[in-house]
Amino acid sequence: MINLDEITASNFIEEEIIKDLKSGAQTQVITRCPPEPSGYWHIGHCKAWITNFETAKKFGGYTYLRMDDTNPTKEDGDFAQSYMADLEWLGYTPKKVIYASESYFDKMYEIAEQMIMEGKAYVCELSADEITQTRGTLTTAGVNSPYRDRPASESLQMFRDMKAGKYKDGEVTLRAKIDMASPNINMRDPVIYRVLHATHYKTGDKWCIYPMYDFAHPLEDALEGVTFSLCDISFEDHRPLYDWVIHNVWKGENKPRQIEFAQLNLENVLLGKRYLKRLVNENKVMGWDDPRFYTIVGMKRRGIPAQAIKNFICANGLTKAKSIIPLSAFEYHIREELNRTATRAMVVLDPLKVVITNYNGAPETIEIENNQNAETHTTHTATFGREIFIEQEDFSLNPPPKYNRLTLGGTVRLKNAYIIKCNNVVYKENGEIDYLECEYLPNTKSGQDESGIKVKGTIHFVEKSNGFEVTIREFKNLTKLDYLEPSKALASGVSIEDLLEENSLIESKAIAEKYLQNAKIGDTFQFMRKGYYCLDKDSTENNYIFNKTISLKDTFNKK
RNA sequence: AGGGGUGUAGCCAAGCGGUAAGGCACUAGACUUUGACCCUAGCAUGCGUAGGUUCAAAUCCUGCCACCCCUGCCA
Repeated sequence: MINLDEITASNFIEEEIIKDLKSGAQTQVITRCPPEPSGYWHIGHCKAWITNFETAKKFGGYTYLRMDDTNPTKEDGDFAQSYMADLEWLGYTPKKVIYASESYFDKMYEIAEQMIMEGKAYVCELSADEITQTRGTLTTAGVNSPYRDRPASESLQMFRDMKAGKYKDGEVTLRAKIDMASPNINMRDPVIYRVLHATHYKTGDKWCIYPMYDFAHPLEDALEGVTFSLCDISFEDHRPLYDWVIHNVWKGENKPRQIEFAQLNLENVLLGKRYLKRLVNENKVMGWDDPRFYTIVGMKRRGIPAQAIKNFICANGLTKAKSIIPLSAFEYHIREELNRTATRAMVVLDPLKVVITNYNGAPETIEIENNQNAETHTTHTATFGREIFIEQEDFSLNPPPKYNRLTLGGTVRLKNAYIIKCNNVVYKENGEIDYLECEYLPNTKSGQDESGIKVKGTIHFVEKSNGFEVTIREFKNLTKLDYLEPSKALASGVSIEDLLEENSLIESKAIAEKYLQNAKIGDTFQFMRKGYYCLDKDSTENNYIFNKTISLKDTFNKK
């Protein structure tokens, strides 16, 4: 058990928790991560899961992973499996994995019968349309169902008949008896059980009635012993109903408490599940794990480290204020993490051939530091020789001001190798540059340079015999930058075609040092002076495909 | 008089009656065998707004304004 005096609240939820712990309203912090297994997680869900896990951890508590699977028509066991993998990737281990269906359906049914006997619920024969009509509006009260005051014994029998399959879908419902005039529409005798003749991925055909979220969720929390149910702000209006169930229906001593916080939104990022699903189904992307998606699987495939996601979410704090965070705030954490961890390599994305005219021997070995910023320094080898490739943009015939790279007659340092000087430009018949003729300064090799020559710039290169061709996939934002909130734009009538950025996937070829042939799927690298890249799962032995996770910051080209 | 929320810099966000933390972005500069990273400096006489209480208000009180969410037998 932790000492409360040693804990400082870092957000309003932790303040509330400390109050409850001090007052004795709760004695420990047990939270839950309750996904409905009906789609893939995205970064918005990550905030919820991370919040539940981190909060419990801070107070010495723990977290359950609970599949909130009360709607068989939307759910699928494959998703449940994917959540366990995603959670593990994020670095969290739930105390236990629970399927609400399997673990709680029986208990919830019992509780519903008890409610009926206590006069707190009734079987209603109104149709869905009739329920909507009698519910009232935002500004007017609803009217009582004509079945509201039927005897408990009659409701009980009918409820048992519902369970026994004697009713068709939609024919009857079980409703909580609360208040049809409540200003909170959720309290106007909400449906708590519906008839649904559907096969559940977990419980099969055992049930043909299923509990509704507002009834099931508080009971699941209570049954599990969850003390703090941390969810997003869209459930704020449901809290009175949550509390009603806990205080009027639940008989246990433990009283879980729901606290809501604002969702995470990213500028220009499309997250809505149904829209992503449509893009997947229409083959507009490579799948749920498309690197342009901010789904967990998409981010992972793109090469974004789990730690960067956690750092980003924790850095943003927890409040109830609506926020739309610029991608640059996330990118900062991606770069920070990758800078710490990614192995450096030299890759020429847009090659320009250079012949070192005074170098005639076989290629020689050079050493490349894997990560100068790492605690332990390791290296790998590459080569330097007569024929090399540099980036097109690292040579200029008409250099702009402060251009520190190679020019005709100028010098530049080749990273980890020699200083070279450009003496001549050889053109093709069509007038384009064919290759550069340079000389190297033999006494300037990295690590043993005694020349004292200073150059303004250093560029990367790949020596011909040490190079192999790879495929590069670069990504633009999936949607046009005109739309700050793409989901809202779609909801307000913008078509998907208008919303999508054209050619947001750009494929090209590059020359990489052979060291990268050791790469495994998912390995991340910094291609020096360019950016961070990750070996994609589509790679084959003959075609290495690297996804560009993110570029390095570039303060030169920006100016 | 439906109800529930939220307003602190371009974007997040601390602050809880004692005179506006921090981060991102941005701008300058330093350093550099990655124009990255690291480092230094700058960046709100102002806290949605109008009053009030107080020696003192982003913090307390009152009114107003703006924006978001809620009428599934979805979660």
